[in-house]
Amino acid sequence: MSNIRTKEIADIFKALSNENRLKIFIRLASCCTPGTVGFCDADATAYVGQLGEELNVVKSTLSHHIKELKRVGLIRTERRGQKIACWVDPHIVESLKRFFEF
Amino acid sequence: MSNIRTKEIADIFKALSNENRLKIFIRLASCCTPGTVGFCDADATAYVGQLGEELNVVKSTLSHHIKELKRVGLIRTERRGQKIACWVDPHIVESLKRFFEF
DNA sequence: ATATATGTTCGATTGTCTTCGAAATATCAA
DNA sequence: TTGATATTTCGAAGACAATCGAACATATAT
Repeated sequence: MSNIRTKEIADIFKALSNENRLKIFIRLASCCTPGTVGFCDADATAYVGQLGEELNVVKSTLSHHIKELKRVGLIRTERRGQKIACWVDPHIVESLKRFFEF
Repeated sequence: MSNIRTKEIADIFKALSNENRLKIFIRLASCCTPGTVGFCDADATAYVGQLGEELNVVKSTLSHHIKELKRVGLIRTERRGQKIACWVDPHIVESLKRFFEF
């Protein structure tokens, strides 16, 4: 495990260390599974607003968490009209899986 | 992914979100690989003192971090004479690997 | 007993994170 | 252009975490 990257990896875990952010991640992750039905679009994304609905946080807090997940590369976002679509980046999830393989 | 456990999982990630703790974990993890040679005992453990050597933290800080890794179940410890042996719990690592499989 | 080595606990300090509400921005629709 | 909807930015408050040094604990050796 390279030394240079420990900060980066720690940052990813930090993003997942907040319960609300973890829940957001888990929900988005379940969208990514082909065949999963839920509150997601056909193309496996969810909108920011939807994510906040069951989380009991105000929109500004939610926005802050989304930003953090995005900063470390766990999710990606894209504007679609008024809304912002979110999805998990599968590459980083792959890396994390490999991180625990030793 | 069960709702009840999100706090528990978030806590594990929190333990890995500190760069010093992450380094401790990585070093212990590398001990666990059969065949790995390093600063570890034959039985794949390291002693607390050894772990602090390259970390640039005082022993009280190190002790605090070890305690935290232990609290969430990532590592296990055992006294051996004057020293305390540490090793990664392979079960929890398995769970984490599975967490990223979806 | 006393000294040495290895770790832990405690209390204080400093810094970071979480959350909120208010105001700002962006898009769409009439 | 005005209004509605969706989201972000900002600033402040309180909660939480990282680190340190000093004091304590435990084990071994003399």
